[in-house]
Amino acid sequence: MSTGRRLAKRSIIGTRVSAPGPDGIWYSGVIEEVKTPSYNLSPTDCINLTSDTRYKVRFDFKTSTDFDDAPTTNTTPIADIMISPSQSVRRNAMKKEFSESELIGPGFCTLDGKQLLPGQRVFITHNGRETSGDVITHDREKDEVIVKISCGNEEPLELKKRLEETRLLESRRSARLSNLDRDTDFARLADMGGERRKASEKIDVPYYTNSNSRKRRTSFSEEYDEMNECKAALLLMSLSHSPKSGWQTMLGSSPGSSSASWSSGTSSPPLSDDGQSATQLLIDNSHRNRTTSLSTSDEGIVMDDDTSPRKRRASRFKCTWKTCNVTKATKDDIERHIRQSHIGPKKSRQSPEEEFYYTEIEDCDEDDDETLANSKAPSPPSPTLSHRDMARPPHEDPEYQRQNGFYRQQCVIKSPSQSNISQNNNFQKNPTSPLAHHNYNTAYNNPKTSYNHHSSPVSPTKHARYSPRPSTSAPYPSPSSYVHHSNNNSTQYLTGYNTQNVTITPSSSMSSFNNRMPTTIHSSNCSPTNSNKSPQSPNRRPRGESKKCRKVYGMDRKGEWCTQCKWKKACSRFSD
DNA sequence: GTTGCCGGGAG
DNA sequence: CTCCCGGCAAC
Ligand SMILES: [Zn+2]
Repeated sequence: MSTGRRLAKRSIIGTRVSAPGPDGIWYSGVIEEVKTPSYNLSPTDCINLTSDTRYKVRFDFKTSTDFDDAPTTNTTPIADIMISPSQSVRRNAMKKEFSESELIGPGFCTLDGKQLLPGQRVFITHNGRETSGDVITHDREKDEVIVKISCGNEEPLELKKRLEETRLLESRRSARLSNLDRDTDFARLADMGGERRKASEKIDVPYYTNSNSRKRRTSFSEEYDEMNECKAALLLMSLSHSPKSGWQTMLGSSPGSSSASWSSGTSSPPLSDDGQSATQLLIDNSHRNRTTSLSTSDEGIVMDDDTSPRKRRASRFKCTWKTCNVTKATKDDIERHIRQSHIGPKKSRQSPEEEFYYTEIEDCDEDDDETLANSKAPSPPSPTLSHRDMARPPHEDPEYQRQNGFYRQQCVIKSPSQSNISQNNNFQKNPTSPLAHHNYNTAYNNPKTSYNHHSSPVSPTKHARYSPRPSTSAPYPSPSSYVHHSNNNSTQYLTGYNTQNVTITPSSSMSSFNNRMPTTIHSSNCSPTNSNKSPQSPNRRPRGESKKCRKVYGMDRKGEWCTQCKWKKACSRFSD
């Protein structure tokens, strides 16, 4: 977009900072308002700050308690309506004003010389990765901070760091990760279970926006509004259906968390905790046999059910036990199967855990349906996947594809009958097109040029990964009609339902897909009329008619954008 | 002016 | 890889 339109002007509003809580622990938040005495105001909302300036910080996570004893005054819990504890937690976003000197963060104070209290959530770089941890002790004299981190699936580690090696704010983090973090938190909030690990107190310090290495920052934090959080919570719920998730033991769910009070000494707010690692693990496990990974999917988290009972239409139940792919027609059957084959008869409890080991799938065995891409209405059949494909079809998920080893797609057709498809479309194109390097382009360019790029699984990916191509009207060679010769008789071609993925598959590997696609390969499938539109711009995708994240959520809620949008790539959530 | 997103670059 | 952003085309 236009240069110079980013948020630089927004000044420090939106800057992530850490502010002291009543317990002496720093909590992350976002500057939401800057109050400078009027005589100091500058015309551009840009800084003209003095020591009088007060910064209203909105803490990332909300509590139900006030900052009464905090050094400064004036808290603004937003809403006190009582609902479930967990909700109340979320609703009570904390805001509080601070002066410059009280804040730590870019443009404010540094951690330097500060004393960290036990329980302080910090971020350190461990193994080249930013990791969050909790301070165990901080010896100022020795400049020694003992930080406990729990990375990955290993048990917590205690590391000795110097103060300068610790950060209160996360320096860089993908939305995905922060989502995960949040999810974890929700697990707790949702009170998913009883006790669980001895989670140390957690402080959420989500990612931080200003002043990382890259210059301009799109300011803004995500405001975790209710929606968002609900999504996360739901997501979590859905994850719970996965087998082997092991998360029950991993998700910290200290009782305190649901009460959301961080007024109690070191016990920190019920913030997202280190769930990151835990969650990650959980994901790994849960998807192991599903060729899918959540790691790229922040998009598509949509609000709906998930928690609702499995429902509607022809569906089957598929065992998700590690390598077992048994499907059964009924829930009972699958549960029985699970009980017998996996869990063992011993457990005939009233709260059947079998439920965790199967998932409902569509009868056609297509567990991902692109129809969801456009409407959140129908909920995904598979709870396990729900978080991922609700809005984003699997083919858009790089991870998914990668793990598959090939890119498959709903509309893939493998039709041996006609390996030679007339693919010569009307796409005339511009050789100099920047996209020329994209295979399909080339292919189109020269229909007769048999495009032979077998077995290089890589090539289609790059672009594919990032841009869900509009299925309709192909602006430029749409992959929809892309033909791929996997070197011999078996030609594979796919029609992109709404994307691009090129497949390179040995014919054999193709999973069962219903051939609902006729041999005609025309992108038009879901599109209105003719796929042949004047290629408005040979090399650039036409503007999709649908609003993208940016428009939908606005800059203020950038955190809710899909990853692609955040990266200024083709939106994956609202693909056209 | 705003959006969408490609291409390219940093880490 | 992941993340960010310049810059340009489409609105
Ligand atoms: Zn998007």
